Amino acid sequence: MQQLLQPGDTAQRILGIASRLVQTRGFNGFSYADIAAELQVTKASLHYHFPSKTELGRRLIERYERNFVEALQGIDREAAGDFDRLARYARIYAGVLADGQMCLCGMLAAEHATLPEAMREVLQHYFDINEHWLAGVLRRGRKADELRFEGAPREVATMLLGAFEGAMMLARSYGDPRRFTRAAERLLADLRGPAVAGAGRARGGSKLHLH
Amino acid sequence: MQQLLQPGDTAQRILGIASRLVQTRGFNGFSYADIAAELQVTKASLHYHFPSKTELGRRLIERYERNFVEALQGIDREAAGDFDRLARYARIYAGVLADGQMCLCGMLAAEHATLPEAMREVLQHYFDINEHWLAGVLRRGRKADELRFEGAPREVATMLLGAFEGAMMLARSYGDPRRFTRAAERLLADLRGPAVAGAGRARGGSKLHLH
DNA sequence: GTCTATAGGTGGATAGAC
DNA sequence: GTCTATCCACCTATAGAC
Repeated sequence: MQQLLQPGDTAQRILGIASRLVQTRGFNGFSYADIAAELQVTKASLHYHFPSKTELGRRLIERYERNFVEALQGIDREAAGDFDRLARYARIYAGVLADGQMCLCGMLAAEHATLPEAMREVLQHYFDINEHWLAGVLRRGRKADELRFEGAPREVATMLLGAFEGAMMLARSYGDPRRFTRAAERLLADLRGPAVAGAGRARGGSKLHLH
Repeated sequence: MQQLLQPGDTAQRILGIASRLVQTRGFNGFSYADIAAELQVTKASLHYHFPSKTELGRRLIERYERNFVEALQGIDREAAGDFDRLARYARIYAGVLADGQMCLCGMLAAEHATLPEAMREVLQHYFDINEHWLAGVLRRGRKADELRFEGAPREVATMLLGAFEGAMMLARSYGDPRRFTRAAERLLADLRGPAVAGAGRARGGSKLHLH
């Protein structure tokens, strides 16, 4: 079936290709030439849509955050409870990793020292949103006896976010996605509260079905 | 006092400068020109000591691993117990972060897709050694009731390694080392066994003194 | 061991025709 | 919107003098 090009469609394709490139090779690991080759246009054409690489990078983060927020809203709607929310959150990462990719923002965090200031600001915002969402889930989940942990939800959220990003990075480095799955299962198992633990044992296991 | 140059001294200086550059900017984020400027020699001189950037990268990892193994042996000698071993392990990371740097190998793991094969091999080895050491501490610590956790020591080691690396990356991205400290304290607190927990309460706190 | 000089390639970015 | 052509800065690496 013939693909009809919408206005702005090329810009979206560029973002899609660039996002995958950053998520695999990093912001300093790809060039306009890479995108041009895959899209079969010239480098000059890309500069029409994204005047500078900095601007492209900024738009990449914003797009990634928008998609992520949508995913989180989907989880909030569909999840069975707060423990399930964490499991679904982990499954997002597992899905990205299954495509051989890193979290866009985890990748950029590693390159933070070399990023233009315009990108650093929006990058921060992505992590803030993640932590805030996680902290909310943790706080509500503990109140409902679904989650069990000591200390402030915000601190556990910080720990979880870093642990997920780090587990993802090492799993990809090893070329073994199960390294992420196992780490995520460990982390979540430690958070399982009495309510969920009972249901888990009733179902006969503690697996989080992240696979 | 006049500094006497030993043979091989220049090579060591190059490695020192290059290591810091990789740990802050990444392997794709620095060049021979950066090292040359800081050492006040020409780029050509650097190629005498390290013919290719790949070779320099390989040597960087080997050096970093050697230093790290020494540090681990120091911990094994001096630590009061297995919980203290984990705390000291975390403190190594905290020290690196205090200098505004990332773990060399954590940085390289992010850039894994763009690394030459010769570097990937030695990089893997660094993580294997870390996991093996952590797993040993965990196994012995659990037996001694100093550490408490479910599942295989190896899996918890995988989780811990990823969590430390990830926490480090995000803390540096935020420019806030305490983000690492808090995450590490959370992780270790969850591993505290009855023996250590008792001593901890007796001393009146659960802080790991990572600061 | 360090230098000058340079090769050969790629980086992001722009001008101007179509 | 896309092209050709081009700029200039930077990259890794080498040759050969000192």
